[in-house]
Amino acid sequence: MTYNFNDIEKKWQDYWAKNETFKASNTSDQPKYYVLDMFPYPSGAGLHVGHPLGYIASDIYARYKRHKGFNVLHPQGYDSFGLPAEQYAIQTGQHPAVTTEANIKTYRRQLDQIGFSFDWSREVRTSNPEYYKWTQWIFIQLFESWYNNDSNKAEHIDTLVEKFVSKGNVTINAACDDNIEPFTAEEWNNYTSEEQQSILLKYRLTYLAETEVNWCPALGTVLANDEIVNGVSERGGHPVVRKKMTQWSMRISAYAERLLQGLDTIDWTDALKDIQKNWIGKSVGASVTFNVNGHDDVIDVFTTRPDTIFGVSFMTLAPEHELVSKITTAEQKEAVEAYIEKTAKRSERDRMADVKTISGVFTGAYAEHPFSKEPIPIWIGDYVLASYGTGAVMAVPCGDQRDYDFAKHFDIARPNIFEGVDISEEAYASKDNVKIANSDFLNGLAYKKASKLAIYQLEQLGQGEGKTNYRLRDAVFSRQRYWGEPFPVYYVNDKPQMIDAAHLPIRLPEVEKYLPTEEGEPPLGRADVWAWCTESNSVVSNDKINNTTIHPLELNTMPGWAGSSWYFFRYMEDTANRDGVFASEDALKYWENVDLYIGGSEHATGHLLYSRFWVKLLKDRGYVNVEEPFKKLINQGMILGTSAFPMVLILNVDPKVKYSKEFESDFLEDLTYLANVQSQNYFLSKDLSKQFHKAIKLEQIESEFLKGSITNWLDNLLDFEQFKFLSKTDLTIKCEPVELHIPIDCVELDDSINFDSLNNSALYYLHNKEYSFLKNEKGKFITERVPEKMSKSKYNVVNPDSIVADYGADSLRLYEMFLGPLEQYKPWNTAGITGVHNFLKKLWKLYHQGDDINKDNPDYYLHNPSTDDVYSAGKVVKRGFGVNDAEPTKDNLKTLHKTIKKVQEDIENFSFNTSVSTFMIAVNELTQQKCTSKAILEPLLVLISPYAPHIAEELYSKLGHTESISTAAFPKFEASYLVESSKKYPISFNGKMRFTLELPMDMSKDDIEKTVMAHEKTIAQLEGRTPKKVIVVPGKIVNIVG
RNA sequence: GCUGAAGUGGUGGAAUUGGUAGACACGUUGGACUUAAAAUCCAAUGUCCAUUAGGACGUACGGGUUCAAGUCCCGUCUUCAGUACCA
Repeated sequence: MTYNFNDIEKKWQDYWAKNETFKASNTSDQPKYYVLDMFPYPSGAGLHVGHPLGYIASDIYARYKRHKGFNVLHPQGYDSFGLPAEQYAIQTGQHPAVTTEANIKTYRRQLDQIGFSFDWSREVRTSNPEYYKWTQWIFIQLFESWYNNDSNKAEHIDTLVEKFVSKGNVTINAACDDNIEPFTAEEWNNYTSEEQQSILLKYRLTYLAETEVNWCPALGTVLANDEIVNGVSERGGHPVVRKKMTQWSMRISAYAERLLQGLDTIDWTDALKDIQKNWIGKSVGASVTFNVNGHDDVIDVFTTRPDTIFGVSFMTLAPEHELVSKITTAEQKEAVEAYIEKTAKRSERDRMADVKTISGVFTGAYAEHPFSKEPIPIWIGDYVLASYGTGAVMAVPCGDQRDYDFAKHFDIARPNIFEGVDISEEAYASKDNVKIANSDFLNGLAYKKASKLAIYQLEQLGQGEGKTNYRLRDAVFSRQRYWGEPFPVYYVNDKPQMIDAAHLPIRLPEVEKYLPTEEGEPPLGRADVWAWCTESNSVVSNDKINNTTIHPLELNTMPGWAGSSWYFFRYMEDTANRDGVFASEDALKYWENVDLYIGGSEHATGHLLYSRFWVKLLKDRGYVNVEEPFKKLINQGMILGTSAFPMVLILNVDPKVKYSKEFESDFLEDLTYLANVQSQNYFLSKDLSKQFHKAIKLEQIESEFLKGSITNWLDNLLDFEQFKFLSKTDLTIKCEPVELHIPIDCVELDDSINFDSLNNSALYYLHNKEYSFLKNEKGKFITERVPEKMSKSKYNVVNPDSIVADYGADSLRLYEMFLGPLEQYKPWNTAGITGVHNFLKKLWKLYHQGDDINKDNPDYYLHNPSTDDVYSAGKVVKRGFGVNDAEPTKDNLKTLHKTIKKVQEDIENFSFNTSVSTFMIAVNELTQQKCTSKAILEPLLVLISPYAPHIAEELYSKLGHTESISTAAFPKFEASYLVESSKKYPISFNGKMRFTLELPMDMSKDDIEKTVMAHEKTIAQLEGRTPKKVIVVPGKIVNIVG
């Protein structure tokens, strides 16, 4: 009976859908387990084989947990707001909602055919108003919160107002803007409502402020720091410039310490934790205040090395520092202004790319050293960043390489304050193994004590204190785009007002075009019905705006990460009960947080940080019970495509010829270049090119066939005017792959080109030129396969649809796991899938040994014998489903139980690739053993079912079960079946294994040694030498030294 | 530059605490079956030397610890990822 995977898979996918097999319940006696994938953005291109990798892994885990008796929540949904749909809308005029809906349909079809055990009844879409209603609601909670550093949590803004009313703001320890003026309770109570609102905005966890943002002109929007890669936009690679704009920001910096501390409580990889740690960038040190000579102004700096305070020989301010214009002397004014202008022109990218150039200007002003009272020259330099710390540094050349280089370049003093350290060549930046010298009261102390004492003395002077700084910046939250969540915000006299939660959602308005307006306003500026009426509490037409009851609405939308920062809570609630809550208290209490989260590491500083931030806020405000969203996180690696390249001839003029003829060297280079350009048209099948990986001459070619073809090519080539005086024998020939992407659809499994499909391909570059493909003796042209990122532009995208059609979903699932460790990057090569596909056929066969054996065993479970034809060994034989009640043999049991052990360990270690090998070994062994015993073959199916659920269901039902296999108990491992009575000992000589010897397990150490030493092979090995030492490790190894 | 991960056959990759390196597959070669192809089955397959028996070498490179190192330690190189003057 043949393995009809297409029929079987369709059958069970329908069964699961119809019976809601994977619907999770919010009430259960079983322990809960929540397995989540990072939900996809439904792009127009659909899925390629790389996308399901993480979904397959999480699905295996979810299915395994069900077998283990857990109530599993394994949902899926769509991150359906985003830039590509909007860019497409701009180009085609189609509403993003329409294209998004179409894309989701494709995604759903593709996901369904892979057989995931998702509970689709709980699906979420971030662009659905019923969903983004709650994103807007959370935004309001952020607006109505402030961060109390004393209680170390966010509180409702009312508690802050209460404090202001009774005590003013001087005793408040809050995360807030830097430019806060102190006021008393009395002053607060006398402020106008508008003044109060302005002040509160500086404390809210989301606030409107003029900030320097990353503006991307090409996309017409601002970008967050994590959306910029190497100075260009992550999407599209467009340049980014700095620009001041009024924007909503998220005060994530308030949570810096908790975000850092929380990492210790979660099970993520160290790599990922390190990325977040670096991004948060905590540094502990001190803030020091320097008086400026001749001015009332002071300069605050942050330093991590207060112990080196006596090593300061100058100060550097960022060119943008506010004091620069104030303190610059008349003589230096011109130079300073010129420098500021020059640095302002340099883009952020230039500044980044060019780290080595030292530049700066003296301001002419001096600061006063807090202890020695010596004058310290104040410089400006663009190595100091305005956005970090206070935008000013105290420069200590002996302890910091940048300060050292700067001082050396401008010939500033470099005093040495380290005992016995040579700083003539470079700074000594280490904090360890050094004592402070030439530093008054700090002399002889090491870093820790000196720092502490320096801070204490600074505090006595009122010129400093201990301080901790974080690199983490507040996150810009406004986007000048259409396809995102609208803010629930309207403006009264330019002051933002929240719309009452009762009136949410505020739906995205219709616009004619998705581009910014002519005035440079965001696309929502084009909406005609986009004003808020405070009487009817509804969105009304713009022309009704009267600024008394009807006000303009916010024109920005929220960024992509808004909707994804809380979606994992939405899944917890049944769709039917989602109306009045983002998730009910009971649901949140039952499911808590995600037990296992699988997704790509590219979200390390975006989604994964912002979600943690929002969860902490929701917890502080009492809406959820957990501090962290994702208990355990695994990053799946990327599956790379394998591009197919032809081998191309590389021609060079033989060096000997170069010198024998009198060429000018330039001319010769041109000639070589030209020869290569011309030869790019000549392709060689890979198997023919082997001789040419080193440069050889024409006459050295071994095959006559090749020599003839290449001679022909060279004749054509040398026909050009420029080559007239060169002969074929002056050239050397080499072969290399050339980056000419042969579309992967036109490449067969043996890497040969299918010229029929290639000629029908729409690729212009393959038709434009006169290419010559030299095929091998079999008439095939073999390409070189090179791993590269899968992308449309590289023509190397493999679609799972075709894989499922040709080999089935179970094969796809197994193969994706078989490729290698989950976390690793690995190339996809469709040819390899035959290995796992054959395995499934063998598995099928193992359960269909019916007819042959049926003759002597009457107890067979035969199903549909009429269709059980199989063609085997040249004959058509009847093969029925053949599993019986035969007593399992010792070998059967051993195979089964070592498989149980290994597979269980593998799944728990997320080592799915090794499980697949284990299954192969088990099936090979059981086939060898001709096992037909139900006691073995039934538990085996449960082991395999998380990986290949369709075939497992089918065979399980054939065993007579009417229920799905999905909740069958995972087989229990019995160690007793694996106990061996003897061991095949490897016998080593000086650590090298020479032969093996089977000995009883219970043989004593002495007896083993005696037996081994008496063995003829040992005697032969020793050739009469007496061994110095014999190492016997019972149950492991014997090693004879000497 | 700094931080992190990784380097094993022609390819993807195994080797759990130091104990038989290359499991399991792909590919390749040869064979069986077939009119033929496909499918299936069998055998060989790290490199080198040797007719065989067998031997030498082998986990990026150079050292070290150990009876024994892919695994532990020191140094070097390469690749990938993150970060980029963070005071």
